[in-house]
Amino acid sequence: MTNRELIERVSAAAGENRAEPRLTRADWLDKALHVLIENGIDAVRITRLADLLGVTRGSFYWHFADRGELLSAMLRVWEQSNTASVICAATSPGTLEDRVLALFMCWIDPELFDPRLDFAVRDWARGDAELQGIISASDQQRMDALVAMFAAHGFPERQALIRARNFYYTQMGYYALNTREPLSTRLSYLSTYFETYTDEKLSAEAELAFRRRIIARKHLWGDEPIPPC
Amino acid sequence: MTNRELIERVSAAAGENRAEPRLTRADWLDKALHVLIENGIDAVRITRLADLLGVTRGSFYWHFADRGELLSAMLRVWEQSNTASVICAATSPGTLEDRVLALFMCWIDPELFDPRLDFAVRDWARGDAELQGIISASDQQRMDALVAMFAAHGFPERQALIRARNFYYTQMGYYALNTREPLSTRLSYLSTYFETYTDEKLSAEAELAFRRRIIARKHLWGDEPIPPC
DNA sequence: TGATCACAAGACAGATATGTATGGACACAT
DNA sequence: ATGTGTCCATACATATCTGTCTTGTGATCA
Repeated sequence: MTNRELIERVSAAAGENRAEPRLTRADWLDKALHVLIENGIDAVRITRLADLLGVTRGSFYWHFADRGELLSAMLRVWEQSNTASVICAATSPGTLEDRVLALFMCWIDPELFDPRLDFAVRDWARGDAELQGIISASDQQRMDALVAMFAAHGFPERQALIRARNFYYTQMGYYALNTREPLSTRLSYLSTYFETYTDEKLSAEAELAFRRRIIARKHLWGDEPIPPC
Repeated sequence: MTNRELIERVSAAAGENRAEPRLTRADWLDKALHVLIENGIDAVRITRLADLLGVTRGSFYWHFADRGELLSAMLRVWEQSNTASVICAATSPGTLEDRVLALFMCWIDPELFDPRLDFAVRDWARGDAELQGIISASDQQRMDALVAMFAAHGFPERQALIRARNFYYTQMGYYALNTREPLSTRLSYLSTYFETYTDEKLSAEAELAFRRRIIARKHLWGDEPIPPC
């Protein structure tokens, strides 16, 4: 039995997620994004990632030319996840109610929109004008989609703009404060926020369907209690 | 003539802000806060500050025991500036209109509330549970003051809470997106936002007085054009 | 079974950080 | 004029991170 086999057996026996025998570029990228989210861009050090992955830095330089290439790749991941989710929800087929609820789902489901990644990238841009430009462009795309959504459902232009801003800014503010509320609390505000943003009542059927979708994704909220329908 | 005198004369002749002959603890602190705001906490390095201040690190260790003492002092400055301004505005004497306008002034005047410092500190707290707790406590104090403000002017508790959240979250979201709007644009939204948050009309006199106060502080906005009354 | 590819280890040089220890320059009071 | 205290420079030891280069290991395919 080789040394490596032994280590893997021991790891498996200990119930650990047995490490892949070899790492891919994606493994480094995932870990880097994780560290970015948890500790900020300045903590994304090759040495640290190598330690976390249980290899030496020699591996890194096989997958990436240098640290800059890693950072570029990280930014591309961000560009093609969060913004896409928001635009997708805002332009989804259906009524205004459907769309707004799709956006609410974005705000709740970290697989659709990861606020920690979003803010980690914003922080990363501090003092980097080029990166700030990229982020502003994404924000503009998101806002445009939201304004178009309100406008498409009858709100005059200025109204649509203000509603979109209220909708988006409030949510970003919520994230910025790192608010930690139980899911049940957030769901209890659902209809109130819906009415605030749309001036319409949230139909009982739509709210029920929304809660059903939440339950269907219950794995996303760990051991948090899911409020019943 | 000593060497130092010579250097100072040359500096003065060159029109530079003649550096203080000796630095104080406050000089280090100011520079550290500046770097925090511009480049994040990980850029607050003693070596870098010394370079920026034109001295060697030997000076630093006379004023501070170590880097940790500097960071603590920075945090104390934050705790006693931004939060105090918000609470001061929310509890200022007068009508709801007076108070809301005082808060609007906070959002506009960086000497009252510095959003870049606020967000730099929030970023700093990433991955630091203790610091996150301190920030959450400040947020709670601010929110409490805002809720009390709306409650004191007749809104029932739940209404007051939702209005305070909308008010505060929207503004934090605005800052989070690093929005860069001319002052005139922001002022043009003034009455709309006032009406959204209070359900009252903004009186012409109050708006006029607000714009007068803006003009009185025109030095704060550099060469930005100040809209006329 | 041996060559090759994919991936990782390890050593090296250089940059940048931290904190300590010591001595120098200047201001001010005696 | 002479200390004394304040503030800063310099040298030293140590740590962390970066990127390059050379070598090693295991799987795969001829």
